[in-house]
Amino acid sequence: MAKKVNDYKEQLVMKGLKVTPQRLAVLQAIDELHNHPTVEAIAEYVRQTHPHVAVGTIYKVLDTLVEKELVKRVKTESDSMRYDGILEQHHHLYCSESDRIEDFADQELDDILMDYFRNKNIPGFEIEEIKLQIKGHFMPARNLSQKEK
Amino acid sequence: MAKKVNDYKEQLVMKGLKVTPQRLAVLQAIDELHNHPTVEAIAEYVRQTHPHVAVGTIYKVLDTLVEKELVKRVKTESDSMRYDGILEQHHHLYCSESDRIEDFADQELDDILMDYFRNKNIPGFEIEEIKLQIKGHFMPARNLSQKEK
DNA sequence: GTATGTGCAAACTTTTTGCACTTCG
DNA sequence: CGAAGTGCAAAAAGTTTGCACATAC
Repeated sequence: MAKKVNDYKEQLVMKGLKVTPQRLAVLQAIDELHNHPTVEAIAEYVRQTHPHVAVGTIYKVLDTLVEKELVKRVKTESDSMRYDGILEQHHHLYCSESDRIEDFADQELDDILMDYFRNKNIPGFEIEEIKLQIKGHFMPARNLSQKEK
Repeated sequence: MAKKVNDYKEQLVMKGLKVTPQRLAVLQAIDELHNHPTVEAIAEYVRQTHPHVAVGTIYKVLDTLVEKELVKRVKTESDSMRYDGILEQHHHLYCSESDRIEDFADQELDDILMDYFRNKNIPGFEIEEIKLQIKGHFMPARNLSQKEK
């Protein structure tokens, strides 16, 4: 299921970026951590295979990747930035009790929204993208294969 | 149109908070700046009338106000936090070309969303609040009372 | 070979913290 | 008066920057 290194290479080449081990490692980290990782988490992951990558480099790589639209920044209420490697339209579930952020994709919902805003114009504003921030909390993981007491 | 000092007092008292000049000033600043101000902007505004309020105090006051739900933090993609004094359900327009953030409220839209999620359950997740991040850009302000060329 | 990218460390920005002092109720 | 809040300054996080060196193409 995991993308292969060649995919990362191709992504970089397509954007006219040089293929470097650091960039590959960052792309892989975001892809494999898949949990909207912080820079910290990305750095930690990258260092497992490339122990001498500087934090400054991670920041620079991320800036480049965001600019070239290979990854996205995720809006949060907390102080540190998080990153998302999934480029297809999707929404986010924010947990009010932890810093977990999960994806939520639904074509039907997107259609409804598109429909709605096709009619409802916002004067003086041109919409490029609509994302839902769905705030709530994850419920205690209950083992569904067992009977409840 | 601007809320009166007594309103701020009442808000604080209702939440069991002591009424201090600093808190009143911060509440007023957020209310009057109404532009999802940063801490910087709030501090600057507060200092116009209370020149010796420490930045640390502003942060502490904001933390308290957020905790007691008298103001809200606004999610952004940039590094510094912004604040919102409007507590009624509303969405945000994010400008992709500037750091402007405007409000967007629409009951019909909220109804549609409520309806949608009443049917569509997200397994393992309990929704508390849904907000749209509407990203786009504000169009050149055109004077509508004049004819176009 | 040359433009581009990285390492490293210093600097900057934003936010948090600790503690003595002050103020609200 | 006592609990809660503030001022101040130091420090912790998070992020950016500059420049010499290294690498991709």
